Amino acid sequence: MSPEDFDVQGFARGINELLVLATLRDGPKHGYQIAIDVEEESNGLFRFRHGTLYPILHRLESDGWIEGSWSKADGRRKKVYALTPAGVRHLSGETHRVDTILRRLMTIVRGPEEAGT
Amino acid sequence: MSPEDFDVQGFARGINELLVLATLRDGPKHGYQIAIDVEEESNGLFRFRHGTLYPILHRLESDGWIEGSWSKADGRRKKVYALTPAGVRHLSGETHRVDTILRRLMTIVRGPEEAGT
DNA sequence: GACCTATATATAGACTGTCGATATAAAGAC
DNA sequence: GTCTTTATATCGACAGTCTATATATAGGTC
Repeated sequence: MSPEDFDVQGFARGINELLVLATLRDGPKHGYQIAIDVEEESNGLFRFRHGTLYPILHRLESDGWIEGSWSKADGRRKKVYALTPAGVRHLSGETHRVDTILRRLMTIVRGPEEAGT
Repeated sequence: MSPEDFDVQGFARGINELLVLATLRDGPKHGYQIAIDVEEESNGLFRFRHGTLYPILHRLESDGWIEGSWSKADGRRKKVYALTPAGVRHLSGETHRVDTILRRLMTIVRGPEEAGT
């Protein structure tokens, strides 16, 4: 998807997916950990409800961007997700695409008067 | 709504509403004109389908942020919308709120490697 | 004057994804 | 032994966009 094919719906979905993929940059994690990390890295601004998180993880996995494997460390079952090579490329592309959108959004959101800020 | 009460759904809706309110900063406009201006100001990135635009205008009007009045200039009926005083204040508050969100989003989206960009 | 395109507003139905609640299960505290 | 925390998962309700369709008038064209 190029930046020209913007739609808000897809953008909102993209944000959530991007948050997940971005936290996986520093290594494989299981879902619960991802939720905690996203919340911490954003100072509590972005957070996932589990009813939102798991569908996203499954979607990303079926898209081939991440790959999950069950582990049973500590006796507690965890599904640990890692970025696939395709996922790394996808993340890089999405990063630039969303970055472009955020920039343009900022210039419009900030009025002419507040340009200095 | 403070930046702490973030949810993607509301954020997506907020973007569309903000785009409309922001274009009304330079004066009253009718719906069709708003759609054209948003598209031009964003270099074609953001655009409204009319099935999306009109519900937004009605929502903003019932919220009291904008006020529409029918005019019949050129013989063609147009509903011209203008920011209300409350709408101006709301726009200012939303601008700062969204600005904060966009900033934090950017820092997460851009990886540590791409920090320089 | 009939027809087509652009302007302009409006609504209905399909679709999609988040949100809130609920279910399950095991580890650790006390 | 019971309660909280960790951990994954699913379902129904809800909201909002998207596509398509409807209506109406102005202006151009032949």
